[in-house]
Amino acid sequence: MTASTDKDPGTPERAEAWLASGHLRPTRQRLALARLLVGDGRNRHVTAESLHEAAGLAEMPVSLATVYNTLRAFCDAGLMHEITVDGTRSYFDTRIDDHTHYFWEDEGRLTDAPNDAIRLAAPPDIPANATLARIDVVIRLRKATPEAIPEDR
Amino acid sequence: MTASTDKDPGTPERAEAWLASGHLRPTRQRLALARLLVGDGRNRHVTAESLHEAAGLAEMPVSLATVYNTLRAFCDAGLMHEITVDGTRSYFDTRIDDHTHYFWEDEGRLTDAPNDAIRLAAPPDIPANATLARIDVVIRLRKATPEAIPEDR
DNA sequence: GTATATGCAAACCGTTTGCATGGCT
DNA sequence: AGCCATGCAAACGGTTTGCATATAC
Repeated sequence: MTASTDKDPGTPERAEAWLASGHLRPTRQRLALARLLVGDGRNRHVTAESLHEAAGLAEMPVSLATVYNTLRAFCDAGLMHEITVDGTRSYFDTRIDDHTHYFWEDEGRLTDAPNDAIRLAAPPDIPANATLARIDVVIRLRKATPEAIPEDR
Repeated sequence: MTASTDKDPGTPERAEAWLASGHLRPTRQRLALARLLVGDGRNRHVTAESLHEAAGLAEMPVSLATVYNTLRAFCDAGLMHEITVDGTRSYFDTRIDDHTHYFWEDEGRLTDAPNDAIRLAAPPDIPANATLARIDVVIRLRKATPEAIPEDR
């Protein structure tokens, strides 16, 4: 697709500003991960594992434990959101406004859905003495191909 | 709250019919769990742990492994749905039509939302060569009480 | 100089599985 | 009789944590 693959881990400036906006110290590892996440200004949906691998491929290796700790720090700082769709892994999203997701069950991939995918009737019937924290909408998709099933996992 | 607690594990008839509709052998353990789940005709949202504990309290103890295996069997038979909302646990729902859930973040409790809580614009923009498997809508709630926070867990 | 981040390995916890026993049809 | 369910304990996999070292401020 659009460049920013392989050799381009994104501009450091954006990553630095991003960290600063979360009041997080710009350590080498955090900068590396931040560049991979927001360096090109686009949104990412990663798992700890996928980000760890991406860091290695970009020749900025970061230990898996640090990836976990850092993703948690980013979430605590309000820079990312954790999304639970799979039960076996957590996904982390750089886009922090409420929006709908597609979850591709065959590949375990999470992507953004178009903005108008779902319309809410209204902030609905929030029970008394409760506050709305978030609304998670996940549209689960399966490959429609009659043949072409890769494995049966 | 409403009766059907403690001593009333629900009518066996409903449980038997329920198992039969899933073509599952009515073993003692399955019947016990089925009575706890659908015995009174109402919907339940359980975790493996909570169902295991409920079986013990109802003096129909079932091993935890069997609770897991049985819940999976119920899901495979189409009698229940698994819902992922927490990442750390799976919830199992006896109501199998698409519907919206409240998730009470403070207590880790899952309940049904009123039917009109969310309105879909339409089965939206399903990408080509994909089929809709399910739409999960979870309204995450937090206790609004300024005081009254039980623990800080 | 002090507080905090990192990395490794071990702990953790919900869930799954292997295998021997027991029950359903 | 034969197949399948049960239960225990051990394995599993993603995530967290303790602790020693290194880094930012």
